[in-house]
Amino acid sequence: MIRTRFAPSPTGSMHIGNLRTAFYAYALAKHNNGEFILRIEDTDKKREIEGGANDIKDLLTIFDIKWDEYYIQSERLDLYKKAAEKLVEDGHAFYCQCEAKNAKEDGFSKDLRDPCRDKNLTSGAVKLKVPENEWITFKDFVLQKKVSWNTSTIGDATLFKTDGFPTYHLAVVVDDNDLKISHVLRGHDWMPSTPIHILVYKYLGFDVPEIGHLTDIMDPDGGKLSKRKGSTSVRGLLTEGYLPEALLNFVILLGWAPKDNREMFTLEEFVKYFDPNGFQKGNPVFNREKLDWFNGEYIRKLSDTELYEKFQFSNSNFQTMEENKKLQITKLVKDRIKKISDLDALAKFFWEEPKEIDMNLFGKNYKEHLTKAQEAIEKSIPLDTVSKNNDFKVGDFFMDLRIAITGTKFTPPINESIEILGKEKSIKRIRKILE
RNA sequence: GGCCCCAUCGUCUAGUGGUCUAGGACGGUUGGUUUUCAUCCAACAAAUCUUGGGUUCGAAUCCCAAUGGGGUCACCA
Repeated sequence: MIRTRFAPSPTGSMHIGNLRTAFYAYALAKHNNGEFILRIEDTDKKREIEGGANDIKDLLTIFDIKWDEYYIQSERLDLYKKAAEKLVEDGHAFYCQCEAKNAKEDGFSKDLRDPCRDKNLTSGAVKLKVPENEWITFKDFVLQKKVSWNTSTIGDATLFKTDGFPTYHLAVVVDDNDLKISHVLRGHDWMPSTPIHILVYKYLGFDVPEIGHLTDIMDPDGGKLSKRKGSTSVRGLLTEGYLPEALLNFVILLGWAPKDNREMFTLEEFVKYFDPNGFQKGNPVFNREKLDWFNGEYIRKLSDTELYEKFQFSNSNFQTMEENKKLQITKLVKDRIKKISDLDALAKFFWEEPKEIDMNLFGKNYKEHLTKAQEAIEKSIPLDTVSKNNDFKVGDFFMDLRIAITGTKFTPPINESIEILGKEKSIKRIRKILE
């Protein structure tokens, strides 16, 4: 039985990379009729944020990811404490009373061995007694190769803190064993701590599960995807107007690809298609253009009413429109937007009169065009016949009208727009230009 | 700096020793449809498969090195 887990810590809003890990872990389990477990790793009380765990559950639900079991590490403290004590008893760990060190100014520490390791203290933080010159090897199921370390290059990691909480290193190992996790899927940034975990597994007498390290998603400017370059939080992307199905489709293809290079996947299809051989080894770049394309595709897959509801939910100006006009507007913009939030830029003229129209936008015959157009609208004569009867250049005529009504050159079809806007408002806008 | 990982069009990738004068998608360019924009359709450009050595009759595919990129070195995860 394949059992995977998603083990986020509630220390901030969920990152797009974390979400991807959840999708992969979910697919790996579900493709094999296995179980997917959600475990909240709240062992750092200083960094924990209010409502963090609920936010994670909420977000997963938005993406239709369902978990079979749910655990919170802070409710399992006993387990970790016993494990830490056992390690000390067996001589594989030791108590340490050194002052906690923070990250060094130069970014790295050269002291691998802790001065307390042979003092036989009976209280304090618990640290792993890393042996000298032993080789640790495991086969990474994402990389599909063996990776080795010599223990002489690994530091005495802290396993249990003086605040009564375990560190990540102890908690993951104890929990993954206790919850019978068969496959551990995590970010590449965890690679260096894998030998520590393997040592703990060994000293605790546990079997080591399959472990795989995913690629890191990169920022277009280089380096790991960062928060300051646009929004990388899932919540942020959602409110920016990206659809969950588009986000999912885009992100699963960053670091994984099927043999036939198929591009469109629903969650269900992804689960069915999933194959761990498709995991990528090189880090992918987060590419907005492609996300935008996916989002446009998924917006067009929505029914008019579904899209209407998205607008209704996210745009307060849209909400104030007359009920029957909302659906008409939705139809007009559907082919023209990439994000739900694009509605405002494209349809603003419906709820807001354009101000300070740049007169240079108009063609040289605009007065004649607008005069005739105004008459026609008043008498409800089709605008196409106006341009025909007066021998206007069709494009020029409609462009002048478009600018007068909307204030810009790029808009939804103008006939339908005028219909939605209404006679009165349309004429008023034309008059304003003519004055 | 130590340790570890990675390397095919600008980007996401297909490719697992011959079918590769390297395929698809996004983006780009051009053209068609259209009263604008967008959608839709078509075509084109774009990768000496990072470089240098091997192995082999034959290498994008295997090996080594260099270079480049990334990660990590907290009583954070």
